[in-house]
Amino acid sequence: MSIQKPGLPKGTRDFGPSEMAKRNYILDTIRDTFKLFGFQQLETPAMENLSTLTGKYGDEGDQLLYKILNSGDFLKEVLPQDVTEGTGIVLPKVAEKGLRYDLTVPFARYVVMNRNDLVFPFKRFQVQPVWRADRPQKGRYREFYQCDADVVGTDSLICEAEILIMIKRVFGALGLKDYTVKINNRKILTGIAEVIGESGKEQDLCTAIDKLDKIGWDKVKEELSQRGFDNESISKLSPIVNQTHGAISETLEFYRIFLATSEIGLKGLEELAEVFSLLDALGESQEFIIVDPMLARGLSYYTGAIFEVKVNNVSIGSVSGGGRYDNLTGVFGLPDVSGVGFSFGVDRIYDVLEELGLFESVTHSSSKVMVAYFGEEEKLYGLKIVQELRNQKIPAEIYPEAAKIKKQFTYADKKNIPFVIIIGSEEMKTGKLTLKNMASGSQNAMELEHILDLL
RNA sequence: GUGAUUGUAGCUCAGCUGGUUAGAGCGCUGGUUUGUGGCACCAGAGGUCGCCGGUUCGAACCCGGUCAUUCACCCCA
Repeated sequence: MSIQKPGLPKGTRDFGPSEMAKRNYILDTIRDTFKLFGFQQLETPAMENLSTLTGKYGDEGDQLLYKILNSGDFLKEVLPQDVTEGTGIVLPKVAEKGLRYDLTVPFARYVVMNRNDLVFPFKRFQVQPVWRADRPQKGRYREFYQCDADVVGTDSLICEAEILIMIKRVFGALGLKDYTVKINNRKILTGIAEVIGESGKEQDLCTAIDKLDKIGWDKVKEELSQRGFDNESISKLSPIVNQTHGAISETLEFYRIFLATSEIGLKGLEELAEVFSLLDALGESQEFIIVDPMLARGLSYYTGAIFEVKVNNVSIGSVSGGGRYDNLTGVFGLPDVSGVGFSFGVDRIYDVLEELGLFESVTHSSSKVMVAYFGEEEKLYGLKIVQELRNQKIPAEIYPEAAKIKKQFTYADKKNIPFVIIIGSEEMKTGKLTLKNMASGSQNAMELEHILDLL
């Protein structure tokens, strides 16, 4: 058999020791924040029944689902004519499981299955990988982690306010100083569509308007009419286009007038205003937060608040997002469960911190001290020392072979181990070990007890 | 799914209009230093130039195909 070059599937990555140190730094920050706000951890399987997953993410989403081929003779159900009928017929016969696409749908499934045992409102967080058969590019992977926090069983706007606070805490703790949390309300979108006379087309409206910064108003107008908008409706939008992102109170005031004829739109505005007054009551500023009534976000199940976070002046897309849904569990037979949640994209946050050089403080030293020695006799002596260090909760290792001392030092240096204990015949005779500080290069002979104190 | 981009040493890349034994930096191994890492100096190992075919006296370079990569669009974290 010929030797083959190993490789990874497109869009997947290994995380070596230094990447893991940085990832854990991010993940710990997020997990600690979730716990601080009273969320409890949940994990669900990597694979779900395909029936749980399909139909929840739209047609495109279904395309992006990874399907798992049935075990054994997966073709046994397939008839010759099925193949000519197309994948739609064959797929259910060869695959009954798929990899999770996000954490929200598995969570909804869990809530429905455990509805009698859960304490509502239920606050859960979940940090796990998800998989999408997307075409990878910058900041987009086929396997990536989401860190979700959701509250289900209440429509209190305190949840929305607390989400904003958690975002600010996490980003602050990670050293990010230039980012924008966009917030909107789905009802406002509905209201805008209503006011311009294009009810129900808010999705199209937003995907077009979203490109305003990139392609300009004229091109957006073209796209809107391609998507079937009346010229009259489009012209009614121009006040919004000219509306600049000013103070939040000004934006709200502008839309109170614009949406005056839309009951649902005004309701959305009212909710948004309530979130900000709660924020104020919680003693939080509005820094980093802007109201963007054109923020849409893809998933069609949002019904209330919508969030999205972008770090400014970096080449990565949104790093966090979420919103409120009134009927997440409805498809699984449990109606009227309101919830609100959001997700941090760890992989993108990682890319952002890397791009901004904010990982400097994260080191990945493993052991605090390494035992080096000259010969077999010293090795036995060193084994006792390394165990004693570990008993004192000091992360320690011993070089596994009686190699040249130079080689042992190089190893310690490369692994960023800050201290080395050297054991030779002299040390064994006197009982005083040589402790070397690798950063300064200085070394001293001292008793083990003294070393334990020092480390 | 659409449109581009790039494939040369472990990594990042150079290689003039096709012309002998394909180079550099970093990394790696060894030595200067048989009880001392980083720094310096010296030496060395390491390449079917992505793969297949074509043009040519001659191809890393030109042409065709193929695979892989990265980026953008769509959509998304």
